[in-house]
Amino acid sequence: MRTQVVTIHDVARAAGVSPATVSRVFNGGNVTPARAQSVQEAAAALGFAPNRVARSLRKQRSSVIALIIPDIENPFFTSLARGVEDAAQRTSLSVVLCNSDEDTDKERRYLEVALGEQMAGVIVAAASRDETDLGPLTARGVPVVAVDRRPRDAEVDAVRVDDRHGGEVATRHLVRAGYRRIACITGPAGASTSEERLAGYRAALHSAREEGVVGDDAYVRHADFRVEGGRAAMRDLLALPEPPDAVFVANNLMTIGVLDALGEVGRTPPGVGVLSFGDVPWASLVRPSLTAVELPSYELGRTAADLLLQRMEGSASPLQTVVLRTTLQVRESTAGPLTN
Amino acid sequence: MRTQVVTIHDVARAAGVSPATVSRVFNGGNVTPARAQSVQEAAAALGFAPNRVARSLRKQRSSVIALIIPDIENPFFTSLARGVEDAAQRTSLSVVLCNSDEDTDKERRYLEVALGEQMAGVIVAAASRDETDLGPLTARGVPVVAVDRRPRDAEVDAVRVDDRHGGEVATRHLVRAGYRRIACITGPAGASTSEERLAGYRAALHSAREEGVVGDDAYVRHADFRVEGGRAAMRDLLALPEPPDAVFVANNLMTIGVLDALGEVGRTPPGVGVLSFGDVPWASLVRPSLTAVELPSYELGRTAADLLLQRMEGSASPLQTVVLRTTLQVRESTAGPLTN
DNA sequence: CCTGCCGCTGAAAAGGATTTCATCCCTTGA
DNA sequence: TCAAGGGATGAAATCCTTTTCAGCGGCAGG
Repeated sequence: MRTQVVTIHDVARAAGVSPATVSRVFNGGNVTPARAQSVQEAAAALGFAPNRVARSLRKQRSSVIALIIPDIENPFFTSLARGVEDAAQRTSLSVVLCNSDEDTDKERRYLEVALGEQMAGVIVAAASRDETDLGPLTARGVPVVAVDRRPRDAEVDAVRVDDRHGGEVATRHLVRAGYRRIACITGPAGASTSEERLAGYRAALHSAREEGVVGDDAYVRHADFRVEGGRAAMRDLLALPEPPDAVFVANNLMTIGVLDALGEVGRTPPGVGVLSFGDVPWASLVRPSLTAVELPSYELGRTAADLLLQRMEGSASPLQTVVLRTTLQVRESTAGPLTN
Repeated sequence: MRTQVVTIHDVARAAGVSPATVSRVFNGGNVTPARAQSVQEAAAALGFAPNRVARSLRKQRSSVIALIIPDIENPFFTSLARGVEDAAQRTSLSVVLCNSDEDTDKERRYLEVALGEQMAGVIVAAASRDETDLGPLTARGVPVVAVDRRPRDAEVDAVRVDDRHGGEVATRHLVRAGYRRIACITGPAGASTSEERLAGYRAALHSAREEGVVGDDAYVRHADFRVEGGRAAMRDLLALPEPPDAVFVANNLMTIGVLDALGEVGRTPPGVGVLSFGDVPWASLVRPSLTAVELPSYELGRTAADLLLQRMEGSASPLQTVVLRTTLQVRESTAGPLTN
């Protein structure tokens, strides 16, 4: 129950040196080998573990980096997290994960924690394009990388995918497959990914006007990037006088809800075309197989971490935005309306 | 780039009081209302944000709690994490998540971080029953709760499910459904959940000997609690001269691998019975529907957090282990070998 | 032999908050 | 009216480590 079992002073006393020397032993200063060894031994004997809080206070920087994601239950983000971890693994930094739950308040709190705990760096997939404020962090010189989602006006490095282009390619694919009433279920209006993917959808529809494709916002729904939101939005679309014959769903979890809603009314792909932006988790179990825009989630995380590490090492190169490519993986769920 | 933009001293000077008074304003000490207000105003005007590191150093305790889980890509653990978060939400504590990746080294590192960062508490789903050492934390009086998995000899509160009983009920169900060569794919030998679920399986088989059920360790496989491990183990079982006609899979992700492996050779449940310990994520999409032992993952997290919070508030009641019940949810995948 | 330099070392300051302790002043009860 | 008590306040100690600075001793070059 003692508070600090053993400090650097105790080690110093045991080894017959000053605390400064003990510190140098553990931080690579110049110390005579013999003395260094006796310090090591004393530390081991006493079970000394450095107080990271005191160290952070003095160094004005801790040795952990924060990864703030909006939905820990979305495999896309956990895969991204793995990428970040694996990149950090090679350094002495630890990664802690914070789940903002798409809630800007929670997110703000975590950003405050990151600032107050003097974290060495922050990677954030922003809950909101407008409300996420990275200013305090950047103002204090904390390296920050925005991943997947880009807060507006933030002066930070960024890594994302070509959302707009991916959305356009996906929608065009539905057009070519023969669908004519193509709906879009996208995410919350505040998120950059929602907007971009929707923009891609709109662009594709716009250029397909002559082909008799309905381009109408009556077929656009904003949901919450979660299963339930997708389900509700799909139900809503199905209740239209003239329901869509295909749907472009802007993320993986909402696609699950969409498939559920379709199942409820006995309709299945590809009779109704379903195209997911982002692979549905464990898609191998889903029948029919799902056409999806594949996202390099792991690489997104790894790239973000690499960028962050560069900045932490003092790189002063101008801010950069890395855009990773998505690829459309065509499978059975968009085989066309006529086949069914 | 300034290190500490504004400290409690700056606020004190601006408000014409001492730093002690500023501290009291933010920590609920006795301060004259008028003075308190002028401090608040000064703090707001200067954009003061308390340095949590300094605070932690002085208080010998930070205001974050760590949740260490072995697989961030397993929805079981992310759901558990949500439970922890929601419970912590009601306090001023923040939760950070650490992914040990079933790796005792990574886990040890995170435990060191938790100790060194003087975290207010730790909830851990141990990567190993024997190698996970919670001693340093408990020795320093940090409240610790073991969740889901129980490290041997650890002097901590624990929350888990009735793994053994659940495994027994599940296996008995397979027997009653008519399966006779029942395999078990369990997790790594070091994890308590692996062992317990396997023990339940063995107990059920043992008492079913007279019914012609094969109870033989040739049908037991240890895998890694992941998709690939499940797939490999199932392939291995299918290669036996007399392959099993049912399999009890000790976790959700391995079940996905099992289903894949079965699909590869054109066999599907319930021809081969498949029973999963823990619901497969987004099971609604899986056909046939899967019989599973349902686990209260969210409640596991919430209960663990509640226990932790009690300890942090100083509860001195004797150590307790809370065991939550599992329920067998019978569905199509174990309808019996004859129906197919 | 002297000077200068360099490497090693310890004393002490610094980092920013909380908390103890002493002080002051005001209120209340006798 | 006086004493006791209690609330509000500030000075200073404290938490533990890193880092600066100065000093010391030894070595090399002049």
